[in-house]
Amino acid sequence: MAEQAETLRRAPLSRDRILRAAVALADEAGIESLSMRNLAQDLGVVPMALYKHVANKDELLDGMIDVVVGEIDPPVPDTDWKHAIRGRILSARQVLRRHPWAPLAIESRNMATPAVLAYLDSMVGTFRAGGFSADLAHHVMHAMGSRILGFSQELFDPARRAGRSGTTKPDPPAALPPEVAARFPHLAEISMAASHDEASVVGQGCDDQFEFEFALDLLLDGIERLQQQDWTSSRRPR
Amino acid sequence: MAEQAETLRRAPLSRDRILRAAVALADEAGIESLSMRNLAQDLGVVPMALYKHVANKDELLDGMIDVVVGEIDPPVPDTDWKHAIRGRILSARQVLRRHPWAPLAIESRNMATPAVLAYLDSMVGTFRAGGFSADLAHHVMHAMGSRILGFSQELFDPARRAGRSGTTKPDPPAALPPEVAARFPHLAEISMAASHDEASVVGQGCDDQFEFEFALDLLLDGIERLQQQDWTSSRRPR
DNA sequence: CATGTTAGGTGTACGCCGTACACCCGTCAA
DNA sequence: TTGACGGGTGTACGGCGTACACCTAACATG
Repeated sequence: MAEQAETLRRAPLSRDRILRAAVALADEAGIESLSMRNLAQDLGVVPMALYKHVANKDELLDGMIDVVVGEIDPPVPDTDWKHAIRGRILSARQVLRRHPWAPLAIESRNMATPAVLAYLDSMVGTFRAGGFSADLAHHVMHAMGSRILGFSQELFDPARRAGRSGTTKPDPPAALPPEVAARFPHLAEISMAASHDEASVVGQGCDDQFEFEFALDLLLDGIERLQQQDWTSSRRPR
Repeated sequence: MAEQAETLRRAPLSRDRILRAAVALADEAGIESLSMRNLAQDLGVVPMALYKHVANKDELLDGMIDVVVGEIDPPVPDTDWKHAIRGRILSARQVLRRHPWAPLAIESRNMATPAVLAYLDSMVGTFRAGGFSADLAHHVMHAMGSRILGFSQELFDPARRAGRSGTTKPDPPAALPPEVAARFPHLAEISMAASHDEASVVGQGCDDQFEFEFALDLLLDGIERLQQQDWTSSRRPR
């Protein structure tokens, strides 16, 4: 009886259910808390049960990456390449904000998953449709690098901090501690030089979204310039 | 006697010797083979002996990062900011080619080590000396992101492959396998569109150094343009 | 010289991890 | 009725980081 109720209460395991639970666990507790044992416990199941649906932990991570990449908006049709690329990358960035463990996970796998390949392929397609030569598109993809998936590429991302994120406040200003500021005067100086004017949020050290778009537009503007002058790798700029 | 010889044969442990051995181990066997136990064995010592010199594995990794960052050339004096920055980043890239595990290690730590902070501080100083406002320097540092440490930011870097590198050949062309090419036609197309002309090395799918410098110069040229027009964050470009 | 302190290497043990392997049971086709 | 099989279980192994007690050689101090 009790056993029956228990059995009925929990939905049967499936690869999809496992992947969603794994993503939720990594979102809430951090990627370092994602163990096969913890995940199994969340699913009310014994650890080895997972192995009937995923080959091993690496494949689990691959599946999680595909789930995340699958959340990125499809390209908006009927726009010029620049807005199409820009919009999609900003969408990718929003997705990564929900899954801050994803960049490290993606970078630590040594082969791209199918969903990532599909995303990259689609981005190349947008460039090609926008009139880019295959040659230029190739180099441009390299130049964008992981930024094309919305990675902010901050050397030290406070958002990536291990611990639980959830409802925690977004960390006050997080200015660098005074003893650090004293030893590295240039860093101290620029850390103060955030968006001081039109600062809607007072004291916020740094507007991540602005920095991201700044970097993205710097790249896109440079790329647009190359494309307009029919750049090819045989005529190297310097 | 034999014991004495043994004791004499091996130099006494020290934090520095441990860090150098750890870097060498990671270089040769990959970061995933770097365990306290393996490292201790390489040093002819019992694992717990290491803990008299480093607090724990995280601190060991921090120390290794500082060793690597310390190998980057100092800035060349008496040059314009653009050449100074460019040269230093290319030097950083050479260093990372010797220590392919370093980017992932650096990105997975959640606070910068002193050596990294010193490097970043020095780079900001170069921008400031070159006439950049603190405001522009701030945004530019964000825009360069991890590229400033020589990270290539390839989504999937074949060089980062776990296994032993050493004297292994540099992996033939490493073109994407046919079944992948069929499913992702745009990727297939641009993978062929490498530097086809003036290709000194036949069949080399992709010149990593060229791609890196292409991306770097795209950024630096954009940055130079902003600086020349006295860009500030109050006058946003779009 | 005797002695107490201490720096640094050792040995054992604990709890976590991924996962191999044998098992077992409910469902369903033949 | 039976046999196969998909899928959950239990046990166990080897590897990991590291806490903690120990031992010992070097050395400063009386």
